[in-house]
Amino acid sequence: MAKKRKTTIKDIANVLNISPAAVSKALNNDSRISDKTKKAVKQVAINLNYQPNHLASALRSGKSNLVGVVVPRTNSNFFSSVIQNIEEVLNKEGYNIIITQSNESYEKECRNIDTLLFTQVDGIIASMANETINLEYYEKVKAKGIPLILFDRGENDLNVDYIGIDDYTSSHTIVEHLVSQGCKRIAHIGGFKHTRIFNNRIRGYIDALKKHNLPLDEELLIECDLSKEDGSKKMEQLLALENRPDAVYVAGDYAALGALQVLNGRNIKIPQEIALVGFGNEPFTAMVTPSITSVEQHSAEIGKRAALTFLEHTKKETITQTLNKQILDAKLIIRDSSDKNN
Amino acid sequence: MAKKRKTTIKDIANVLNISPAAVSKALNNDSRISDKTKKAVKQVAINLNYQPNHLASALRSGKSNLVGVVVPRTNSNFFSSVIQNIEEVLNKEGYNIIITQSNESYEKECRNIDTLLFTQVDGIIASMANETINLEYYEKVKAKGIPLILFDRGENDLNVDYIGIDDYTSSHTIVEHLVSQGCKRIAHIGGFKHTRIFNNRIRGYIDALKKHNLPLDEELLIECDLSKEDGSKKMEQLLALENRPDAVYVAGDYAALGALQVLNGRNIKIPQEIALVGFGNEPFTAMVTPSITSVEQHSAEIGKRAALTFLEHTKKETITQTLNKQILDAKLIIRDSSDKNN
DNA sequence: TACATTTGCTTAATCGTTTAAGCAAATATA
DNA sequence: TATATTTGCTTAAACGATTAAGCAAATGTA
Repeated sequence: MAKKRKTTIKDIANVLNISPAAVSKALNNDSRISDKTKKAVKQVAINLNYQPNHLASALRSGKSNLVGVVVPRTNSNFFSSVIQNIEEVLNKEGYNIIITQSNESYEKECRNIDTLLFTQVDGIIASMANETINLEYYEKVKAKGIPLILFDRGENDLNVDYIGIDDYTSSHTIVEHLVSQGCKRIAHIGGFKHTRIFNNRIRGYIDALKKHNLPLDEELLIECDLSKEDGSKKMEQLLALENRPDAVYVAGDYAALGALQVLNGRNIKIPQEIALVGFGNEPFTAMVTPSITSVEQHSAEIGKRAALTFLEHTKKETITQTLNKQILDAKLIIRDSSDKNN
Repeated sequence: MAKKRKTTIKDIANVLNISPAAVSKALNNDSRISDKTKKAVKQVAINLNYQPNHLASALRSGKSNLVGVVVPRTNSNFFSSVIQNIEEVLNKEGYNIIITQSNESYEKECRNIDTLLFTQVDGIIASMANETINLEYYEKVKAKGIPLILFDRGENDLNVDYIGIDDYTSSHTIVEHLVSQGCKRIAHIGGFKHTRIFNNRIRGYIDALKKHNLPLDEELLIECDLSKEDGSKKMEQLLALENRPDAVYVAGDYAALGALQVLNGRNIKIPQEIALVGFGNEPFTAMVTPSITSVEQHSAEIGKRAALTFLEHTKKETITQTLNKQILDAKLIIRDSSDKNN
């Protein structure tokens, strides 16, 4: 099949003996075009299988109708669910989304942002890589004058919208749950403090211990990148202690899984000897043995809100980016790994 | 910060008192521009923080440098790994990718294709939804004259490139492994026959049974959509039989997981009473108890080849889409769920 | 020296749309 | 009836790049 020249607005104009401008307006339902002409134009468009050239209209109107999404990875239920919900909301409004993944690399993340700006997206919705420490690069987005919305990783002091859960309170809830199960030496395998959400989880952990008059043992508070491998490593580190913990709260499900495998491998009874809690409510937490208690992060809600926040920006003319943090309540899902009454 | 007008090629031209055309050529390293001018242009471009307008160049040159990717979902290790590798190869060549997910819905898949065509992508790499029966919609892509490359789901008789694993032989390998473990009544929870790859797995299963002189029991051959829920349901169906199977080969890991949970729930010994094999080598197969034997599909290799295949198309002028199937050998990863000698 | 070629740029058209400005005819208003 | 407004279109410029064609100056060749 030879490459046919695509039908353009001009072809339609020729058929009807009107100007291309009239055709454009007819297709966009301009009020100054008669219904008769509109109908005729639309019919011819169908007949000729007219497909609008998105590039041309984007170039002229300055709007690409594309929204860029940056995530650490798509291969996680949390992020893919967020993405799916962003897509659902934005598709309805005529936007398409471009997904890019940073693979937890700061460098890739920067390149992704460049890619998106290069592609002339109308906005960016992002969650940062673990590595990302400063938000300087994101200034580029703001400088371009397009909306920037951060979620999950990326709570900030920039004048940028943010949507996430209440990590501080979640930590409280977790510690309180473990205390109610009779645990007295609760360890925390956390993320790096430089990421706000992980810092919040750590602060919540520390404050909750205080509240329950439990001493804070520095040996029991560990930072890592929360990969599954790191979870295993840090768990072994905890097991090597003279005075082992009787509960471990891991700030990420993948790392919790790594920890679980170490415990299972050593035939340590969960939760009797050591109780375990993860974070994120990834589907596998319900699948493994024992199932892992975790925290539901409301991925669907976060995705929807991120999209809606973007849409709001597009609606108001003024570019008054006022700090707008939306913090959702998280929910503890109690499973076998921490439920001693079962 | 007010929305600044972006610097264009014209601004650079003004600074240097040369024509915009010269600037364009300098930036594109045209041989007819002196090194001196090139250097000057590039310096000014940096000074003014020039960002090329992708839409404009795409419109003029007819190339968007965008490749569309369609997958059933990103939330699976197989697909996200394929995507990652496509991205890696294409980024190097200056292409960016747009990811869309069909969520296993034919209708959404069609909308995705429209979206991509609308966005003027230079090519499409796709894996079809389970629901997708005919490839008619994909004709639109071919009609537009841009390369179409299918992988995994989508082996076809269209004149379209395809990259996948050898499903027929994989089934043989699985059945032979189970036979070697002493299994005699091997069930198959498969995908729908209308999808070529699942049909191939079913054919492989049937032929392998024959080869080993095992009777084909229609009760032991079940088609479903291979969701986790379906896996559980079909496993229960098999357990309800008077003459239960002593091995179950499930054509997808998620469904295999569903089956596993049913078996575990009934305290049926795996693999002693019933051996279990999945397909896809999703990471959780190694994580659950017992770990699930599965088939590695070479997602990385498939992604790379898909990207390279696209690039080849862009290089040759002629649009001779000749049928080009690349079939890779799959690899059986034996784990606890089918290893009786452990 | 005379002519051909190469170098280094400019001019202007173009990609397919949108849109500001304008204009004639139809309709409304005074 | 005379003027103002609305309707329904056209013309032409614009979005920001690329590129074919052209041209003068520099360089090469005989």
